[in-house]
Amino acid sequence: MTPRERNQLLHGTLDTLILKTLSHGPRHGYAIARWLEEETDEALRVEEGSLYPALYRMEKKGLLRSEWGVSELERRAKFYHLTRKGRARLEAEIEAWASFSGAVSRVLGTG
Amino acid sequence: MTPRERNQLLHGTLDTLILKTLSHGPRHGYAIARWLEEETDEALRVEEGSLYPALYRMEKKGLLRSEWGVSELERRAKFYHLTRKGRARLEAEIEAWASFSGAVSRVLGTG
DNA sequence: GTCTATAGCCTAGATAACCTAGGTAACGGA
DNA sequence: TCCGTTACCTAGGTTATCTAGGCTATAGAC
Repeated sequence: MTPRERNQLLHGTLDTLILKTLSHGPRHGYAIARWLEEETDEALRVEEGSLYPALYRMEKKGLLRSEWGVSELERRAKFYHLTRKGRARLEAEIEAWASFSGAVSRVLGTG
Repeated sequence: MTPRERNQLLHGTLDTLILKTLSHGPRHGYAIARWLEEETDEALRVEEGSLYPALYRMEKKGLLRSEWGVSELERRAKFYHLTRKGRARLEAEIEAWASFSGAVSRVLGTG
């Protein structure tokens, strides 16, 4: 399986994962990626070429808002936080994921 | 959530679901879709515009083979069955799914 | 003093999967 | 006659992701 094939599964869940990460509080993009990878023992890889467009996309949709700030390491960084709309979307997507993954796992016998 | 947004989750799992369906024995395309929808209480919808290209794609990759035959309702239908390569692929993809969905569920708290 | 790694952000272009929306054909029932 | 179902096919659009680059700045090694 190529990396492309492996990571296709991310399709549609990346946004949800980002929303969830931000539900713990504001974070900058780089930190979101690091947090997700760490939290899942590297099972999830978040490429920057996917991450930043996703953040931009979601801000445009009104799910996030951002401000420039300074990171823990004293570097310039853009911090994102959830909007009310983003929070609502997160709940809907979590439900959609539960339903979908439940169905798939049932079929595949990985329940 | 638009249908497009909802069904994005299918990305990358449709092939696996098809392989799994065929692991129970040969089936024609239409029956694969019906079986998956029934098996998941309609939680998964398999559009024909996704299904047939997927079957074609997978046959081209050597994961499936097909012959024309006659359906239960006496209609002309193309029956697909797994190749050895398809069976191996199924196992790999089931593992990838377990790892991926486990990671996502852990993050989302839907474990 | 230069080189490399790390922290950060950004984007153009390619790829590929899925859906929409059509089409074909044959059959059965109202 | 018309509609619903079974069954297959495909062109074209959308869109998310990845590849592969580029940028700036700091810190440490050599």
